Amino acid sequence: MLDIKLIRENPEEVKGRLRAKGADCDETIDRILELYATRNQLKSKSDTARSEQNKVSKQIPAMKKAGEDISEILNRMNALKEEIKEYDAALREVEAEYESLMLGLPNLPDPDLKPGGKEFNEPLRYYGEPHKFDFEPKHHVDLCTNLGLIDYERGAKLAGSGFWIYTGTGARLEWALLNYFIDTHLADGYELLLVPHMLVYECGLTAGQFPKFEDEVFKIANPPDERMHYMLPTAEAALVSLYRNEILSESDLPKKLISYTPCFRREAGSYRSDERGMVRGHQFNKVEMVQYTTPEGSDEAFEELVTKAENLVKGLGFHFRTVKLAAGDCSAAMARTYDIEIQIPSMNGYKEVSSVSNARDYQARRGNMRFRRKDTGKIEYMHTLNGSGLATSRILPALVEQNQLKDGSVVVPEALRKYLGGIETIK
RNA sequence: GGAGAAGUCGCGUAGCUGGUCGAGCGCGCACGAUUGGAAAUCGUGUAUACCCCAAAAGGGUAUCGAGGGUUCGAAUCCCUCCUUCUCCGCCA
Repeated sequence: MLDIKLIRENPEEVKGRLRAKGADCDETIDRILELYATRNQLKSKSDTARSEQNKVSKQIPAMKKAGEDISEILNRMNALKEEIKEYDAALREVEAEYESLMLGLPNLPDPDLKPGGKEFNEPLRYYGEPHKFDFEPKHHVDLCTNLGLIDYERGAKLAGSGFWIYTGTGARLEWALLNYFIDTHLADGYELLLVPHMLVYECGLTAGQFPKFEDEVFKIANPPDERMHYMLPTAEAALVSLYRNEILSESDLPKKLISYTPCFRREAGSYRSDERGMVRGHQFNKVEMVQYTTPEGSDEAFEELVTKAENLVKGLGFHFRTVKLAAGDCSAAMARTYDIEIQIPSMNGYKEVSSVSNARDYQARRGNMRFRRKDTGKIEYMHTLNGSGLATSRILPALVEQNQLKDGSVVVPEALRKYLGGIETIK
């Protein structure tokens, strides 16, 4: 959610920055300003009426005691009551529209981002060299199937297309990756949280997935219970709601958290022919990093998260590049995002394996997450940041494809061997 | 799933036969006094949001789990929901 004060003071600036994101919100902003003005008028009228109501109501007991006639006052009070009812009804209507429009506005992109979409993304740095083969490399689906690492057919039998089963050494390899990620984060001083995999609506609202992107998640209804749960699409949705409606102390910040969860996504209509295998499934494993910071601490935290994600990729021996996303390619809730991309030989170009974002106070406003300044006692919104650290669904295919030998066996990266009982090559 | 109890200002609690209750007390915390320094003691203060005001000062409104209702007036009465606890049942 954006700051209404900022919108009121600089509507043109806000409009401009949202346009950079490819969102034309000019009319929405105008409508919001209109609604806000109306709201204030109504509020002020309602408040004045209540003020009188409170004042008069205080006199009633004394007058009663003194045996005075209060019927005239009661008439006035009844009129006031009706008046307030009307104002409040109008107010409720205005506020509902206001709220819904405010929740629909995307976050402002940072000013240094290039306006426009994907095509304006800017690679910041490269690490290592692209992997070269002196033979024709196989596709990870074939490698994984041949080596008995993944069972795609039975996965589909259990849950339909877009699901698979890690089997045998494949399961151990998957688990090894997750362990490697988690151990690295723990060494960096992050706290591991194991969170519910089903969340309530408010989590999605806070994270910024709802109300706009409800179609992208799996929902669970349990009539006659009217509440909706949904399968979390990323642990971010859970972690970023931890302190919803709370006020932390400045000394609590920064909070550095990680969580491992499966992630569930509908991915409706987003299949591409080159995404065979596990590049885009309905369920994948991910370790998510989240930080809560002070506003002045969020840039540093952002760099830290990017570096952490890069180090994980480095540690597995991958060549990668770090890309600064253009304003329009950042997701709605985010002010800035860097992607870390690696190569999957069977696919062209670079593929995202981690996405690190700074939401600034956008999610904090939605979830009412604040902290108290130590020296002044003032209350401010926190900043929230998140990044994958990492998802296995792109790492594992890349690993299997890049580390394959001519005979179809796969070399295990050094960093993972201790989790695999010392196995050096999967045959 | 069944039966019952409870949710109050950071924490613990009082209030719950409706008006003087945004709310008492204790603890905690902050500042001050006392002290060579500390402990103890004493004093003062200690929520959030919105609106009015150029700002400060000040004023107004709302908030006693959430939302509705009754009433001139609700922390206090009624309804719905959420959460927690206890007991029973069932099951990991």
